[in-house]
Amino acid sequence: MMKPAQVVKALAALAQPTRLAIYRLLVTSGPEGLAAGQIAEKLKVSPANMSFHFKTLSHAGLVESTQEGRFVYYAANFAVMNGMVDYLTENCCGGHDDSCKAPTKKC
Amino acid sequence: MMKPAQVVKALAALAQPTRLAIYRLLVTSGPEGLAAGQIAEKLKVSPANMSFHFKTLSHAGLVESTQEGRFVYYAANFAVMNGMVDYLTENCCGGHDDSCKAPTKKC
DNA sequence: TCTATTGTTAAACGATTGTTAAAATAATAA
DNA sequence: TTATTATTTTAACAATCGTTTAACAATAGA
Repeated sequence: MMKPAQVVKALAALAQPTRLAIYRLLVTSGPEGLAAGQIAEKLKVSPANMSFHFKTLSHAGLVESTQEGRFVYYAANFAVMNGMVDYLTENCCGGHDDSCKAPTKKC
Repeated sequence: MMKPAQVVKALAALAQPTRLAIYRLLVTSGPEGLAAGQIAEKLKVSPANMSFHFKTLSHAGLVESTQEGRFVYYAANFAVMNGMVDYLTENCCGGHDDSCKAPTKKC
């Protein structure tokens, strides 16, 4: 189970329009990810601003980067999102209510 | 599907240690919820600070309050959390990967 | 009524955040 | 090497956030 501080960090990383858009784009892009420049162009964000937000997402563990030539590819780390969801839903309703269960399958 | 701005608001509401603790307490407490004072005592937070954080959580739709005499009971609104999770996981990996599915059941 | 209890509101303050522009770094190509 | 491309870093700034203190409702009971 994730620690509260790590969950807060992940939630904070996603709690910003540009970063949420970046993350969603990476979630739909799958494990290969996208180059920083592609994302910047698609979302109309300046390179400097992109780097700023990538750092926040990376530090939260939500995305990972791999350099390929001149390009830096970013991809979503699904495990951290799942950990976040697990943390939020754990022991939902005290676990007493059958109609109130945490998610069983995730990305 | 929730709008991005509403998702950002919900994420931001949870992206703070005190508010995350409040919310987790309410998630485990189920539909009846808890009185503001009970939460404040349990989490060792001042009443004024509690009100401040309740307002943020309420405004994000994550909790709902009902007054009973002098007491104000707060309870988690699970639908909003589920909407948030749905938004984050929608079209995961482009929907192409069978080993990569969004949660099917939630609180 | 008067008093205690429960919770909210308002103002002030320091701390953190997001954006921009400019400079710097890293990797490739000519 | 020099130039070009891709991304990061730095510094500056306004804007937002979280905590504290004090004052303010609203209800309940004597």
